[in-house]
Amino acid sequence: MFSDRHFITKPGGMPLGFPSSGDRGHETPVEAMFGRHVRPLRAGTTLLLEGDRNDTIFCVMTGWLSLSKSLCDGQVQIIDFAMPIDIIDPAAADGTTSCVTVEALTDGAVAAIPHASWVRLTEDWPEARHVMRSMDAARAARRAERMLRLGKGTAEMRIAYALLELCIRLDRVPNMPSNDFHVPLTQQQLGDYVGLSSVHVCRTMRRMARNGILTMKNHMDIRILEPEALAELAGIMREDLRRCILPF
Amino acid sequence: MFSDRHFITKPGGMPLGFPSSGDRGHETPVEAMFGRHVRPLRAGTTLLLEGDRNDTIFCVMTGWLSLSKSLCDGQVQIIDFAMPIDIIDPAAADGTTSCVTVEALTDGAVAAIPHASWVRLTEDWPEARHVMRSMDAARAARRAERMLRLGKGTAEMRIAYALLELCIRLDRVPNMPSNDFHVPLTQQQLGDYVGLSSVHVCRTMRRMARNGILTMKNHMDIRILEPEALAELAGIMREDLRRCILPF
DNA sequence: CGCTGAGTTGAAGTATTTCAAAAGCTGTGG
DNA sequence: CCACAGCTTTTGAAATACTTCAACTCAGCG
Repeated sequence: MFSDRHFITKPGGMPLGFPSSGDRGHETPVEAMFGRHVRPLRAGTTLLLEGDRNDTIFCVMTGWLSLSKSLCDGQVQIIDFAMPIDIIDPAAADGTTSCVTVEALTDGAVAAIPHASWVRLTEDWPEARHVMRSMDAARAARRAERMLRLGKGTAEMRIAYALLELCIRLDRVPNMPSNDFHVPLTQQQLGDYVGLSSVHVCRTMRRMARNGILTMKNHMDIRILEPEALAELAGIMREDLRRCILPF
Repeated sequence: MFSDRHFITKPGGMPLGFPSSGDRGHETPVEAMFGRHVRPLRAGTTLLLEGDRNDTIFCVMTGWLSLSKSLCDGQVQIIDFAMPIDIIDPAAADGTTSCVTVEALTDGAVAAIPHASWVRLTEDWPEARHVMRSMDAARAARRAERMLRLGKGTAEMRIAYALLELCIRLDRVPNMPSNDFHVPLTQQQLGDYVGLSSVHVCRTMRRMARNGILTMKNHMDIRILEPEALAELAGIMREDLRRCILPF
């Protein structure tokens, strides 16, 4: 039961940036690799726990994943979301254990590829390394922006930034930015992403809505009414952010 | 005027993990590359500002650098410290601008290598890519641990963690952990690292000292008296952390 | 000696959390 | 169709962790 809104390629299609056969019947080696390892995923499934042994990387085909860590008292921090196109390497420095918990937030599909196979594949294909660098840089930039606001920003800034970031990541069509989007998250999860309690997330978003900056419908269908005002709150210009956190 | 305590290789030596000529007079290609681009650095120098055009990566030979971002109101968040061995790629997703400000915290030396040269060099040398993956994983794990505490941890936990992290990164001799170390930081900078005001950093560290967990001498010479208690406050076991954030 | 910058301490202010209760929505079974 | 359970959201009130402001100390340095 895949939800359409989370598709960025059709099922089985190639993520942007990787060479594709263009659906003409024969597969590229990368398509073959992904195809061999792809598996469906139900919302709520845990793929991996922090500290688990793991030697695979994940490529998200459809749906959203969360990468999180938690404290012994049960508090959770979501480190990042992964959506279609994203390739996740959960490995810690030792290369054999995962430093994050990986969970499916929605139904979807993901390819779990043994790291060794992935390395072998990219050996023969320098372009892939170029694509990976771009993805790595985007991920790092995104996390750094959020870390800045986690450390020094107000609740309003953190939430405004998070919404802007997600809005940008969800933009399908370049040069045709949309201000309407859906995030498959509860306020609790959004709070875990920006380091706030769900109560304060609620209050803050409600205030933004009251001020005419955005509207919210049935659990997180968001429409940004005043992109400029939101960017102002987030402390960044939309186009700058887009350039920094979007690969390709 | 290099301060001895910041050397991890002797000047001009190769960082751990990279093949070295062993000082027998002829250079490996990597040594040659680093040597060609190395330059000395004085404490306080800014190498790069957030948003600057940049197509180089940096390899820290000696000294400490900080990677930071700041809000328009002037508040600073230090994203990470870089020390000898570390290779920094400050690029944002567009590949041509830097997403962080890079500053020298101490005197030292760095090699600034054009990204294209670095890619060419590693094309011929798959091992380097392996080393880089290990470094990337260590960096990501470190930042994720800190992000967790930035979002969900108390001041005490953030500082305990930061001290433990720095202590581990400064350990020279594997299997011979030391609890004595120096961090070339003001309390203000430590606060910028963990998202706290300098005043609160002071109070919190003083409390730890009062409780017999550590001692501090002349601006940040730290001795951990109770490693177990500090790890408890930080919410992590020292050996686990070491394995996750130390490459090689 | 008087300056400067960092660290220290107290008191007041503020942002955010926690606790608690109620309201809204969704699916399930009678 | 209703009743009910379970979950998320919403709102208020009290508690708390951290910041800000301001004054003072201390060490290094011309």
